[in-house]
Amino acid sequence: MFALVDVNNMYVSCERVFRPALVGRPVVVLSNNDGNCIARSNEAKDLGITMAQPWFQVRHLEREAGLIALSANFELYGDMSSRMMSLVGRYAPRQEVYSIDESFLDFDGVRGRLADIGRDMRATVLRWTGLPTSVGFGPTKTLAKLANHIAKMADRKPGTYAPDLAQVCHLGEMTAAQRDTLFAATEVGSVWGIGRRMTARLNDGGIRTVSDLLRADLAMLRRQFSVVLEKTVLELKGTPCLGIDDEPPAQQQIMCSRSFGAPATDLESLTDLVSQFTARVAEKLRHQHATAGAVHVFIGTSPFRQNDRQHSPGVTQPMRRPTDDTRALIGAAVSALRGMYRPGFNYVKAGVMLVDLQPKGQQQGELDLFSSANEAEPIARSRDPSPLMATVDALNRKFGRGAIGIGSLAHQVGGGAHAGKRERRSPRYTTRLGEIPVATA
DNA sequence: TCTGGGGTCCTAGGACCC
DNA sequence: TCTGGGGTCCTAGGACCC
Repeated sequence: MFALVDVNNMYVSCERVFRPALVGRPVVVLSNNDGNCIARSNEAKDLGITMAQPWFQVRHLEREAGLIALSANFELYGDMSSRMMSLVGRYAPRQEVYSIDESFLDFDGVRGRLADIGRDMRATVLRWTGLPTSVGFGPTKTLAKLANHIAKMADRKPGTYAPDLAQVCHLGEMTAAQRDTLFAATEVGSVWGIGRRMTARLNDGGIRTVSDLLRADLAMLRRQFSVVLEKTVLELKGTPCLGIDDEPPAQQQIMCSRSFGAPATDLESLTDLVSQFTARVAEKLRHQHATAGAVHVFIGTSPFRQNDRQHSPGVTQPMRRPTDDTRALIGAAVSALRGMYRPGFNYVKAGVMLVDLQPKGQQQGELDLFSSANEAEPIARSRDPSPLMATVDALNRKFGRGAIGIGSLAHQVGGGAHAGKRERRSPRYTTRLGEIPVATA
């Protein structure tokens, strides 16, 4: 039996732990640049604010409804996440951390009533971290996800579902008839793996609820949609197609991208930004002991500025050999940028993606034929982390990102005209000594 | 005026091979 | 006029997730 545990409105709940005055109020957390709402309290959802809705569209609710908006504070959320994950992981022999706020647990071999265990787990996480969670149990991961969704909705909107399903819902211990009653009341779009597009197409075909989907012809679904949907339906019927990934495979790409506070038109600004982003992905790359075989760089104008001419190119620049060296990666990224940049466009975003990743130390013997002996020599030792890069990473860890960087971009990190707004960020309560909360009598 | 930042997987089509 | 068949690998694009 699987469980899915997640934190209700994760980012908002993290903020509320340290600012209890936010409890009961409509609160949203904003994306980089204070652009979109990426987390909403239940009260904010009740105001009609949707996921990823642009901030400027709901800003008027500050005055009209007492809405509170905060800039994202990922350092805080990441730290709260690891606390919550390690607590939850004690309850089952296997755990897959699926996202910053969700974890699958495999309860195979665990004795006792799972619903009771789930309630205990929930209470423990709440007591030890202050974070409210929901727990769903089911014989497949997709059913555990759906149970979790039902647990949340039963808590938030009593009426559709029975109150005893709130917070902890166990689909595995229901009869088929009980399950079908629930499924008839659940929209097909609530199912994990069925997004907006597929929901619209399914609705067109008369499939609106989970029960509709379960009654549909499997071969037809596969033919008209995909093997992915077929798997999803099998999982909903109780046939496991997905297992627990407790050792997720190494990442295949590492990305850093941003929208800018103000459009950039000149090559110099873009070069600065792309250099910064490359420094950041290179650091992530070294952190996971990997090398990159190529750098993909993209820039783009804003599709929302309809009077602007649009230009959103991307270029993949192969490295001569796989590397984790910031200097080499910046060189390649900047050369890719120069190749695709065109003057006269209002660029509003840029990004750098490292691809063709390999574990470090795997590429010996692949020295390219054309490199000179002088060049090849330092590469032969490249299994050891480059002392320079290791020092750069250590200093940045100790003194904060941007403490030290490569050449001209050092002054630029964290500042500059295109750094973006983060006007409403809360203190990093749990990870910066200078920002730790103080209790007063 | 103002619209996020990460990722994964699948599929279709083309290049290339024998 | 008529132009194989089966396989692999790569890439771009689309769908999905949080």
